[in-house]
Amino acid sequence: MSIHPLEFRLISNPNQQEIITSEKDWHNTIILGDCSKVLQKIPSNIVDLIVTSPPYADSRKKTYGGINPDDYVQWFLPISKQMYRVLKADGTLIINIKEKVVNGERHNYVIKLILAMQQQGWLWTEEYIWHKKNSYPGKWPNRFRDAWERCLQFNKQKKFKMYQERVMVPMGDWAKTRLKNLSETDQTRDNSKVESGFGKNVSNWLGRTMVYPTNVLHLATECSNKSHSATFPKSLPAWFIQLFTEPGDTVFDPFLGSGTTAMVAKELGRCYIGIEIKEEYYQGALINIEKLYLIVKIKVSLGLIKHKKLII
Amino acid sequence: MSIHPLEFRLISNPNQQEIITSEKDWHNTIILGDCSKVLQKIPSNIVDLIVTSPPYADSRKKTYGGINPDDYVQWFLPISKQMYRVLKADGTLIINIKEKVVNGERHNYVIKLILAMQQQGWLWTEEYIWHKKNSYPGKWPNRFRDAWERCLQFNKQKKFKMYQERVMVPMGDWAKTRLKNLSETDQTRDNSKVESGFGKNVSNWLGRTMVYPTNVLHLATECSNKSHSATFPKSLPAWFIQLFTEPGDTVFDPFLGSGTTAMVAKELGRCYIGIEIKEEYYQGALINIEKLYLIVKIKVSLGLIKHKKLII
DNA sequence: GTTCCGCATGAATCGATAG
DNA sequence: ACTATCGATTCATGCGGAA
Repeated sequence: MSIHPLEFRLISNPNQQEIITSEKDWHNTIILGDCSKVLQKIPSNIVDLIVTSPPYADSRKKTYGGINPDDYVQWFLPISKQMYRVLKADGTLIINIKEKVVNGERHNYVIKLILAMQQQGWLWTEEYIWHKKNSYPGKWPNRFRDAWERCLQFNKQKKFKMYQERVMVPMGDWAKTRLKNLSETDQTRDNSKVESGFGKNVSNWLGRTMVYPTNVLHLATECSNKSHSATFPKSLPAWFIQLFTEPGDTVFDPFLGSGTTAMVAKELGRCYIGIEIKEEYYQGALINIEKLYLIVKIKVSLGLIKHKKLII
Repeated sequence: MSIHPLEFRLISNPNQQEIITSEKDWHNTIILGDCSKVLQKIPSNIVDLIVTSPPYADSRKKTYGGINPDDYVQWFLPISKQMYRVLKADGTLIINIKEKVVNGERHNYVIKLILAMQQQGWLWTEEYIWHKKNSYPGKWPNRFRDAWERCLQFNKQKKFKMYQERVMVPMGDWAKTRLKNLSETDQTRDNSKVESGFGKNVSNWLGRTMVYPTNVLHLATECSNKSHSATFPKSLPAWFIQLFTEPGDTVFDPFLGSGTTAMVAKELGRCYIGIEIKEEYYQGALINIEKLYLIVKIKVSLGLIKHKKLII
């Protein structure tokens, strides 16, 4: 069995009713369309993890999505309801979000969203903090730089899959650089991670005492990609994918953007499903993911990777 | 004018109706009593900053306060209403709080409290994150150590007093160097800070590029002083007092505990008002603050501090 | 006097056991 | 079934005693 070609399923018009019946059809697929519509066609209970960064509320109309802060909760609830349906019972939902400042005040649409999602049946298991180490500089009369975002964890039930050992970090003084190392590795070692989690990093750290991390993640924002409104660095979905899924599991992102979640899922040996509404971002995601397949193909042809490792 | 003796006002029974009419009477006073009662006697618009860490919700009845999570908001709202009244128009309220895990899920009483306080007229200006480097250890099947707490900033109006330059930090890792120094300095150089903010630390920073901090604070909890169960380290209120008040301003804490807020306010040359309901903590706070006065007295007698600096 | 090492100690949470 | 209590778990920090 060799690397199968990409099978990207393009549903530009969701009403065309392309019938997809089996669960398998959705694996490793990204779809162009409005996720509130496309989600209705995805079978129930097929996703192990949802990692997503929905478009932030913004009163400016032209931006991506452009949902008004006051309408945000009502806009999001139908989508979260569908996410609840497609997620497996022991799966996890991670939402990366941060409220905007509106009229000098933090808007309350995020905390209202938490309450509304609890009404839908979601359990608000935990709130992780993403501490952005190098956020954009800036100073305002009333506030400092905003250097953190919420990563809200929701579950359908109290028992869910979690593999804590995978994200253990070196102890003590190395704690400072714990996730920085992890982040750097993500950027350099593409597919070695398919084999064994974070690959050689783990072996480097063996012999040193490993400890469990906390619910505060120190990750640098990626400064490289300026073209899109890139939401999170690859190390952010990587951390949650490692923590909440096994290789072969399915990771879903209804707001795929430039494809970060799908790329990381692929790199870590997970299946991915992604939806993106803007064709510009969708095309970028296609290219980014296709690159991954090409890189793997080249490495295999050079004998750098053993064949059997690639079959997903 | 010499150092006036301590005038601690003991109101063990708030119904005794000790009449306090003038604003001045409340300066540098700590009161034993239920803050929801005592607050009603404090004049309006006399406080520049409230820094407080209310008792966290806890279903166990015995513990301090022991407010049930489901009753927390209704318990707190009368107090926040009084805090609104005593705070000056351009003053600030900082609440250090974190929701407990109840039944495997983060309870929503904190975010409900935010919404309810907005209904009272409070502006939710900002949410600072206190990143606790040494939080309580533990590993559980479904979560990691909780290493952060919320510091919610509320204001009465969009324009408020803020002195951002005072909390500027050396470029680089401001958390590790600056605030650790500050913590150590607080313990050793008590009143030198009265003169110029953080005192000699500033001179250490000369020559280094100073930058504004972010809304993420790295502070370690002060541990292993068996006598006190201080909720937050002195550097936490110190940071907000520096940021939101000038010397001579009044800092208020309705849940004084062992007196941390009052001690820091005193050390930084601000006036303090504190309320504590448990006599055990109240006595401890009395002792802690009295120590500060004694230290000042001794230093003056030794000629280590100039007299005029001490008049508050 | 330094530096180093051992140890107690937390605003915790879960699961099991008991009423 | 639901609530109350208890033991086990776990690591950054700062103190005291030792080298």
